[in-house]
Amino acid sequence: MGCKIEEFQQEQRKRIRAVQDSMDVLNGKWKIAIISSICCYGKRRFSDILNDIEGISNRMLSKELKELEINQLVKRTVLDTQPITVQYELTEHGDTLQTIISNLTDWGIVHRKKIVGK
Amino acid sequence: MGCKIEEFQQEQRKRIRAVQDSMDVLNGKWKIAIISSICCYGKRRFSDILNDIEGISNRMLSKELKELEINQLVKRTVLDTQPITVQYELTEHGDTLQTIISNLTDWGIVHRKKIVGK
DNA sequence: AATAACAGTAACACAGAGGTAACTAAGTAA
DNA sequence: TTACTTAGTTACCTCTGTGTTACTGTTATT
Repeated sequence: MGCKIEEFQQEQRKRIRAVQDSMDVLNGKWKIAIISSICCYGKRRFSDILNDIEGISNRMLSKELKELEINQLVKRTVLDTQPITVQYELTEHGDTLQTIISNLTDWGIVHRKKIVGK
Repeated sequence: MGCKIEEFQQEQRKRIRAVQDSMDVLNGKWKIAIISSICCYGKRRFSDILNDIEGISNRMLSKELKELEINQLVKRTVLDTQPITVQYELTEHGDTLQTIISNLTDWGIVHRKKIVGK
């Protein structure tokens, strides 16, 4: 049995690393907004997301969606319509972010009031 | 009374903006790890945080702590010791991040298993 | 024949995020 | 006198995240 304090410190270091793992996936100016947009509607087309998020360019949206796909948070489906449309939805794994998204939304509202004033 | 769909869309756009507000504060390679470190221990000194977070440099730690102070998430206290030590703790407002940190920690562990495999 | 919609891609540019290394200041211990 | 500790700061450099603009290919519409 090692020292209690050291054990505790190791435990905390692990937790810190875990938070960083999450943030690695969610970092970037647009990722959470994209997830949030898809999450709100269940399924969402490329151009809809483009429209949901103020200021994002199609280049960035395309790039970030690819990364989210690689990280298995988002699923891409091409629909056989004219013109072709592409639908994005959260994977089961992506769905597990709902609580975090929801908390971040609430916190963001409170924080803005706190800092900006109103 | 406007159209239901448009009202809903406006509502979602607000939520997306709120998430982005949160992320603006929490973005950066180290911020959440720093908050997490302070949060774990209640109070934490500069060199302790430096030691908690693998890979961070004193320059970055100093810079990020300043920003966190500006955003009223962290409080800095100089202790009258020899040599001088500086203690960081979360403000009341910073404390409200605990749920998010905790969720991100849990999610990070699950995500690593999912992606890396083990 | 020209234009529009959709879902991107390619080429280029640049600010700033982050890394590295050396330095400061004040006191303590060897 | 030299070296060590704490909590930073400063200068410099690199790289990458993001923005901008223009372009592709397919089909429908005018």
